[in-house]
Amino acid sequence: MTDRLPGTRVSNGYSAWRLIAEELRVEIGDGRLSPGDRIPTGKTLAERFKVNRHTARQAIAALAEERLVESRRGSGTFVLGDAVRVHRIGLRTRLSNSLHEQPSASATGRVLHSELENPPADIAERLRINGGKAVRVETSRFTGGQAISVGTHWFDAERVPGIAADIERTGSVTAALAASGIKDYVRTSTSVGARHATALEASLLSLGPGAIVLVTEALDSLPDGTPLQYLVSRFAAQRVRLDIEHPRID
Amino acid sequence: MTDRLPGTRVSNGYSAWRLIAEELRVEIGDGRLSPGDRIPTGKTLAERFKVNRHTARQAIAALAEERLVESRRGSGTFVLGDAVRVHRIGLRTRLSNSLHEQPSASATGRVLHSELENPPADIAERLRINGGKAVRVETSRFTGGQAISVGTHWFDAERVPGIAADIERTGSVTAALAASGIKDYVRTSTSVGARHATALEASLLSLGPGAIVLVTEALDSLPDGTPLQYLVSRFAAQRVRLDIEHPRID
DNA sequence: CAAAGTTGTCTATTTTTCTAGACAACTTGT
DNA sequence: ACAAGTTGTCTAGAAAAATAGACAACTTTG
Repeated sequence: MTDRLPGTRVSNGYSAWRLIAEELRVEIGDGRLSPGDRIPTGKTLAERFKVNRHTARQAIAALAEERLVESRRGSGTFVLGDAVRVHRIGLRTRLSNSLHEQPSASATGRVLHSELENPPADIAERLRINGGKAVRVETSRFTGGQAISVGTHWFDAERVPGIAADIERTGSVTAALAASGIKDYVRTSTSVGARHATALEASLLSLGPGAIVLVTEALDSLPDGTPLQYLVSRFAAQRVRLDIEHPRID
Repeated sequence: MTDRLPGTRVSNGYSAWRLIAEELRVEIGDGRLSPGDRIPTGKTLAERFKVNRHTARQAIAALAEERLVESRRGSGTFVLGDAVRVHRIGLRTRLSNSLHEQPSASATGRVLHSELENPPADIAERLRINGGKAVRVETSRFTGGQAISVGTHWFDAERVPGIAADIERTGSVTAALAASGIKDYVRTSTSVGARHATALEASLLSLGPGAIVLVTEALDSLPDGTPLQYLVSRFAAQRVRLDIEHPRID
């Protein structure tokens, strides 16, 4: 009965409980609700968001499933923890030595796939490849069984021929580059964006569909400026923050 | 009829067309689909995502509403543009001088609200406020009529007493600090995360509910290390990427 | 000009989500 | 012990989303 402009959708593609759950997640994430706090009751949330109590309860159930909150019958629903890992981005960023500030944060990596192929134009330009082939390596990284990020690495195939096999063997890009005789490299540019995870990313990072990924695009170069690796990483935004390393002032 | 574990929700809170739209947005964003390209037909998308053609069409309609694609009857649906702005983060990051690489990117700011209040514990600690009050200023920034970010700024009320009025008057944090006799400051730490926009943020940034924001938390300090401003900015992820400035190697 | 393929629009139906109300099970404070 | 407030569970119905099919309007290709 509600007439609307043709082509105008009536909803925004998010169910009511999902929007409520995300709103609560923000309050937990930014400290308005701290671990141990009791969150508003189902009745209160229903009034606040103008939905039925059942709908509000579904939002809570979703957060409970993520172990972000815990409901106790008769007493209320309480914030558990807010475990976000921190990934440092700086001059000598390597995936292997980041993810610190964690008790036992030993990150392990896996090569999912590697391929020799013609690089897309923008990547060829960044790596200064003129007509040659590139190696694309797909990786994923874990800490404590938990998938943290997936990465797409591009290398000039002529510059580092055996890179894919070396990464596969050593489980580390840094070690693989060392095997090719490259002992030092620095990050020359990084840019950060965010978007919804694709279905593939969601499955690799064990996220629900529609979860958010932080996307970093970075270029690593030799100290002399020769581009070495172009890297696109996707982090589960629910679980990581990126910490940017600013230079010291002396 | 489908029996499921108690408490297990049947859906993920995202409608089918929303997930398809986000998947297509990624393909446009990362260059698999470039401006001018024809995207897969409604029929093809329906088959690929195993939904009805009407559902696939709704995903296209959502992207068309954002002017990301344009449908032409009889011929197909085509990618228009992919206008993302770049915000630079570095040692001397200021909102006013960022958003470059744009033809005429003159950012303008507005103070939405300011308040003298007792700061939350974590913010008091970062600003090294011991029991005193803090000034919280809420701002928003525009480029070309388009809202780009909203910010929450915290200052030590004793250190910079008239800051709120100065920001309101000058429309710029840098200018307001200069009015308080502070002529130079540097960024000492920045961290980046991403999450869904709250309803308030969505309305301020003219985003649909459930859109994604890039959240940066930053601390600005005087050259001697005295903390000056704690700043939480939220950028519309659809429209901006953050570009991290790495130090030159000399 | 005709055929094939595309987007746009309409009706009808099924499936899922949200609402509504009631009450049980449990906890907390008086 | 009791009252008030909370979460958990059930039934039923209304509203919205997704499916299904048909066909019109239009473009492109042969």
